[in-house]
Amino acid sequence: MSLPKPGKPVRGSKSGNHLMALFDLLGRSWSMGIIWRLQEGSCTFRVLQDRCESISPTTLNKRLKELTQSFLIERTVDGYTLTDKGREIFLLLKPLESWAKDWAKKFESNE
Amino acid sequence: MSLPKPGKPVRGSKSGNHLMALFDLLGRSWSMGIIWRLQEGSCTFRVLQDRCESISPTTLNKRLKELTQSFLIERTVDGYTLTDKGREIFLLLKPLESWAKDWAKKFESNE
DNA sequence: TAGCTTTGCTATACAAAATGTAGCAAAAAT
DNA sequence: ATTTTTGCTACATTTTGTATAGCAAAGCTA
Repeated sequence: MSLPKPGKPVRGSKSGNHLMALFDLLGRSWSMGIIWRLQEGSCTFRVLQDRCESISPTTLNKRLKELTQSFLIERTVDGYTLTDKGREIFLLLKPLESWAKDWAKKFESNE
Repeated sequence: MSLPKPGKPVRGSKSGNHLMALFDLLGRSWSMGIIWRLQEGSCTFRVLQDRCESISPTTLNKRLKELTQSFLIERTVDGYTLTDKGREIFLLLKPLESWAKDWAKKFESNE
């Protein structure tokens, strides 16, 4: 893979729109969840599968390949790890955590 | 909708994990792209469809409903707008833009 | 070292999500 | 009043994700 979905343009992007390519990558099922869980520490396929609770091995495998080819994670002798780039995105995603907590109130109250 | 995917737990979340609910919502096709484009300014369905270039009306409609029920966007007399919450997420997503630009280098060079 | 377990997947069949296209009813423009 | 635009919906197809079974390779275990 050169950029996610090479050849035909990435969902929602003219050629050269890297942000949309990123949205496309992160916008696949479990992408962000996997990054989040890998931040807890490098681990094997099975352990990652357990951390993700309900992911199917088929999807996990596919996502891992994509994220690896996108330089966000890499395989080592003892499993999968976030790369520097991967950790960078994690840090960008992190603020969503507390935001989400606050957002949840909207669903409870009539704020 | 109370939280995205009510009833059965959201993809990758135990009950009460709002971050995973958010990942699930943003992780659907076009979710982030729509937020991004709405930040350019409120607009009608058709204009939004044009801004997104290749989105199908079916998907756009579905996403708009979900994002509305999730308090990120709202309908006004003259179309769709980001809510305060929506603008907040946009601001959290914004840093991804320059990150993506840098990330793109990985695909060009042998860095 | 023979057998059992665990791991990292793949194969297959199925379900759910997204797409593309057509078109229709309501509102707006002419 | 007629045409055009808008905001969808219906429907058929394709793509994506799921669930389950299982297999080959590596790692214990006796």
